Amino acid sequence: MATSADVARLAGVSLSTVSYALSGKRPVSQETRDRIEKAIAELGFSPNAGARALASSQTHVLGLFVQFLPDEFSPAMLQYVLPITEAARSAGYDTLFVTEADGPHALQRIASSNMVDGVVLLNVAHDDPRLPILRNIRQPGAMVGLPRTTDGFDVFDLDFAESARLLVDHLAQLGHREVVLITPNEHVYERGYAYAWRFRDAALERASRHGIRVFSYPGQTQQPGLNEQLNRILDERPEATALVVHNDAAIAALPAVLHARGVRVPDDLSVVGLYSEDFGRLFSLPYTAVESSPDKLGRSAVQTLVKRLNKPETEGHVLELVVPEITDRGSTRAV
Amino acid sequence: MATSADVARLAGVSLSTVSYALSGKRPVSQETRDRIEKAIAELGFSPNAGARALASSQTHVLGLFVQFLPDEFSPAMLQYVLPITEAARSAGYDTLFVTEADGPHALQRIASSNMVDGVVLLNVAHDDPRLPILRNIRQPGAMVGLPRTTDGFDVFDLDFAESARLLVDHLAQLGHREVVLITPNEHVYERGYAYAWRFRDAALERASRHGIRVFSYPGQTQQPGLNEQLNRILDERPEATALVVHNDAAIAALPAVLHARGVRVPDDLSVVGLYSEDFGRLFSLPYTAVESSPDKLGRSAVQTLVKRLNKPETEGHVLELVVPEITDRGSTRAV
DNA sequence: CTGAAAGCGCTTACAG
DNA sequence: CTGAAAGCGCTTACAG
Repeated sequence: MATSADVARLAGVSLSTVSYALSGKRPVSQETRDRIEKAIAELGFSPNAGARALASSQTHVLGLFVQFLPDEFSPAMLQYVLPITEAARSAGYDTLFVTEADGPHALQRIASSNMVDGVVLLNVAHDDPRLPILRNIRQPGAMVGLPRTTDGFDVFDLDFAESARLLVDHLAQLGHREVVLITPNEHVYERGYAYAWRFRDAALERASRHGIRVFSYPGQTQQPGLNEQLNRILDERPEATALVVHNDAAIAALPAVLHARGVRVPDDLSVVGLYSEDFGRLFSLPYTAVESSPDKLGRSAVQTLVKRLNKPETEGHVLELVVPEITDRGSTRAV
Repeated sequence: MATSADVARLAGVSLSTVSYALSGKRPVSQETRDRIEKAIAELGFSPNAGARALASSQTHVLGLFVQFLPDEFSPAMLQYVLPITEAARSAGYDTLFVTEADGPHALQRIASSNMVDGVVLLNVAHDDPRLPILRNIRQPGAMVGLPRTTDGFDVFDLDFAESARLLVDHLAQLGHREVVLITPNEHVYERGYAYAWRFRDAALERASRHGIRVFSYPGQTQQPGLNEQLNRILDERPEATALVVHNDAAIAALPAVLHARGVRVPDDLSVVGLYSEDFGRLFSLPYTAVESSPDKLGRSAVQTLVKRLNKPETEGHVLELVVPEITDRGSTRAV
């Protein structure tokens, strides 16, 4: 491997000039720049990341901390991960992908060994055990998911409460008065993922204001249990004219279940949900839904983090709750 | 941040002793070890990764190079990625997740800047443009996917040809003589992913030996086109008594399509496929299938790579074609 | 516009 | 069993 000393020698300049030609932090005359570039090309030189990190205290790597939970419905995860690595790269950062089960420990380890300049936390829970760590490490962090206290952090999430209100209002306008709500699995509540109750509570509150009766059920995790459960619920609530589904696994299972029952959407039943366009395409979901915008959330988190890395003094943290929008796919009708 | 010099001072030992106590590369007496550990705990010391990499030429990071193609069915990808990061971590490595569109360039960049000790390449094509790069970088690499020439590489893949034969034999034994084969999308062939034709060609060859007629179709990528195509094929081939599906999107779409047509499996139609258990669970697929073993392949790639990192002199590269096994889910019957 | 030199925080022969 | 020192390959004040 060629080093910058080799380049300097071949170009007939000093080590520092090579470094400055590369970083642009000091003006370098066109001629010397040319000679240096020629030498770099000739030697196939590429600066050593470790040395650079040691000298500059910058790794140009971001840590992406994800938690894959036992009975989670995982395909949704990739929708956050990919936009994040892409946004990072276009900002000049590579991504260290960390999936350790012990999230706090991993965060501490990676941060204190200075492997990354900043971190992005995914699936942040209401009382996320990684947050106390994040508060004490040197690196700034951005997160997707709304924790109990957000001060000191850059936080990005969908406005789940408003999403619920939008969907309930939509059904209310169409005259629905009996609605089944499928919420995330109960483990999601137990693990303290606030999006679950933020959506549910707002939906219930709004529904009661409209005089709508809501039958709420946390969805099952596993098949075939989930399909059986959906059938049971539909048997139990023949009076329901609409279904609100805030549960990826359930919404993916729904087309087959409804088809098997001979239920036509929206003629026999109106259906609305909350999922991303990509997810909908993956499962060919034909339902009117609030777009969950994983790509937008991931990208915003990275961009804010990078901005903060570039001006470390920046105070004033960001709390961005993405305003939900309904994508009408024609799965509802008036009753 | 405390440095190892701080630890040495506090413990009253030399810098080198701290380093050796940490690495275990030299015996250190119990008393000094205790003093050092106490000092480390007191200072919250954690070695600097950049300095360590610079001094030792080892990063303890593996590069994971994945290509996300435009019209790919992505949920399958995570099944490889997760076992790889987990296997890496249990071997003491972190994972740099690289998804750049320009794979060869990214590989060159990451390798020549010495950010990683070794690389894992995913979705390797027959003439993968990353392979010439891999040949020239200092780091060893392992891959999942079978390229044209494997010498000099550690290669892991499912034996797709044998998989096809197993499935065809299974159907032949049950007396099927007219079979529809759904293969990967034609873009997959164009991009040179050998698994597509390795499976198809072996299936056709074996079928002809059994006197089985095969109607072969590359699947569509997008919905609703895919469902329409599946219906068209089934209309066109009423004489077919069995379906062989080597296409993730198609197999995921199949239950709904068959249900809509009132086709019962296996009473009206036998169905076999090739997919992983996880994938099957995700989509509740009830089909007898060859297990594609993404976790096993990913883990093996990492383990072999790590072994090679530990003894760099090792010659003799590995070419492991995983022997396929059928998981019988009762979706076939005799005709 | 350019150079010489210190320093980043470790590892690892070399010595004893 | 332990220490003193060189060196890994950069960046960045300090000087001119």
